Amino acid sequence: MTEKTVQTIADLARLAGVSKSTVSRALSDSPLIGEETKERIRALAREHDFQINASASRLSLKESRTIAFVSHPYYQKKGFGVADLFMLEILGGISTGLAKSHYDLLMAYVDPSDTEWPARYLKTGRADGFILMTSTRKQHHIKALVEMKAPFIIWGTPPANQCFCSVTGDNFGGGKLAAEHLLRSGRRKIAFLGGPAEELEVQKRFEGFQSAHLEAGLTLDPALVTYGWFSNESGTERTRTLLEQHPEIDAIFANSDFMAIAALRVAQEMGRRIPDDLAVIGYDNLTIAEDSDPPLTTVSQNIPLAGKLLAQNLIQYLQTGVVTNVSIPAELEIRKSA
Amino acid sequence: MTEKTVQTIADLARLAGVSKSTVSRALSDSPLIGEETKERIRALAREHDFQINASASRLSLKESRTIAFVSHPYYQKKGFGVADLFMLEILGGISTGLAKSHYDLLMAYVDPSDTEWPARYLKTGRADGFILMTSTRKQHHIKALVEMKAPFIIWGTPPANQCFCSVTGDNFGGGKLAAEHLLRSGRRKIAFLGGPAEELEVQKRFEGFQSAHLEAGLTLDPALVTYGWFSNESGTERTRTLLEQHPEIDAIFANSDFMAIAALRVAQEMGRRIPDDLAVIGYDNLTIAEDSDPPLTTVSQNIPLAGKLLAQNLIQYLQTGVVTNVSIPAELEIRKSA
DNA sequence: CTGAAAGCGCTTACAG
DNA sequence: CTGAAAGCGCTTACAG
Repeated sequence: MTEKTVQTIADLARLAGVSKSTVSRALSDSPLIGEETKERIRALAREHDFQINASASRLSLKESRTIAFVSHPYYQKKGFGVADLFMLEILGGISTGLAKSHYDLLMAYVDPSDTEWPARYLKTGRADGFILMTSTRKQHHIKALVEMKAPFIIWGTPPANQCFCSVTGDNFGGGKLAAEHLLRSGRRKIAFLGGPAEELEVQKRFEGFQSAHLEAGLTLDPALVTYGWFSNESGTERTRTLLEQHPEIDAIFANSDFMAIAALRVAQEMGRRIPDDLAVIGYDNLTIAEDSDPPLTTVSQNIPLAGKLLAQNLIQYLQTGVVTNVSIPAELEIRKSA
Repeated sequence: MTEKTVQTIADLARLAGVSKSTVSRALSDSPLIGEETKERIRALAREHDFQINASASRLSLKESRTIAFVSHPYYQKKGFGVADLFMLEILGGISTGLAKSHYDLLMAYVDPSDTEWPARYLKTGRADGFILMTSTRKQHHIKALVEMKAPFIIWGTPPANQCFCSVTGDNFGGGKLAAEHLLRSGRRKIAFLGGPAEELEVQKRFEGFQSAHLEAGLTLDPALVTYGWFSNESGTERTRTLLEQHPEIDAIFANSDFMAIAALRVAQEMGRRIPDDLAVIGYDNLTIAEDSDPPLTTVSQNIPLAGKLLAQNLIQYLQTGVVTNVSIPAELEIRKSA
């Protein structure tokens, strides 16, 4: 017979010669319990590797102390791109933020066309709130969440008339930083190689880009402003068109590292030397940005911090109802391409 | 006053005019309940959007119906690479596999030097089992898991003397496929650009590579076999050395797409035309393999399937104690580089 | 500061 | 086939 392990607070109470109530209070650090008693019980718990049962605690508390990270299944997806790498990195930050408040991180892969999932997670008590990244049919899901008053936070810029928590990168600042750097190095024919024009993030980056020009007393040539997807292919195609139609371009500000790296390649094929003939700046500072040829100068966001804030601000909202909308700063990671 | 919602099985029981026991049994599809009764209760549950409380159910069942995916925090990591993209893709598969059995997926970010985490998750009843990918100090964690008899499954090849569940890619088959393809196209001076020599995966790929040569009646030139890291940098450096010392090389089989893409670039810089002068094959079939120049021929593994099997086989182990070790097939994704 | 007792919402052995 | 009752392991209002 191995020594009977201490499984419940009742076992611990017996050992300590106190009641279950006292053990429970001691372990949750209640002010009702004397410091000596607490310490004695804690020592006993440590000694016997005691861990409180989460299901029982959650049932009693009526809280799951769990946050669901909402993502989509990859049924028809072929591969993984920017958004995915980004998501992975932010997940780490989220987990750090949640751990601080002893919350668990649940992965919720939901069908993009489903709107019942918030109810399913909330009513079963499997999650207390949700974190949403950019996703297919995002507005659609946000609407469902708002309607059922589900607690959630999003990565991205919330529409002006909405009231829910968000964390976003400083896209205006990022666009501005990029343009300022290029202008400072004497570039005057700078192309804006944007992501989808309808995305708020992209619009903000453009505004920052524009603002840097205005402050320098320069006006933008609208012909050098173009939009596409964040992908490699889109970057390739847009860059080619841009350089063919406007050979005078001396710099490109791309809205993603993938686009920027594509631009690098196309430009070099077309005989431009980087950065002498053409400077290129990307966005996101993914790993691939270090390995490009030449290494990519790019706008960097503190993604772990973003994750941590997503976690902490959602928990704060759960506990106090305070709605926060925060923006994290952008920095320029200067390498060789600009 | 809004209509009072149905929160518990007691509410539902009242509505249906039966006992809680009956409702509970009906919802869990117990054979004890008549089909008509079941259907009536289910209809009522649907109508009122009733969802069973997970904490209560788990407390009663003494199961969390939750699997923890074990990963490490990214404190000092700068960026994300192969392993990460791979992990993200497999996570999707795992979630699919778990969903089928109504298990939840929890992210467990644990300190690589900690060995207490399995106890923490198990004793609190937050997880019933663990999924481990390649990780820092993997053997160390496996040892801890085995010692405390924690249920788990790993991605990778288990050491021969161990008895626990695993899912792995067919690395032997992958190496063989690559070599066969190169030999078939007439290559005779094929370099093996390996990952770390001590990794079982790498050893298996080499064995497959070798086996294809032997079957073709050819012997390997040991000078063309080299090991490094899976990274871009390592690929660059090894390829350069290889091509400088052995200009006769007419093909390279790289152990990762990152290495292969680096090889592509270096070889082209050194004046080789791909695939005419030099054929290159990678491993993993990541997104970046499609976008390389030229597009990369690479060994592809069915990652979503791998994830699904990790989930299903772990659950099977939990429920039946059956230990499975499965290997998923490798395929060659032929593009332009070989 | 501490304890006895009720309650959180399920599941299931037992009795019918 | 159905129900009353005990039990899962916590938390906390209430009483002292």
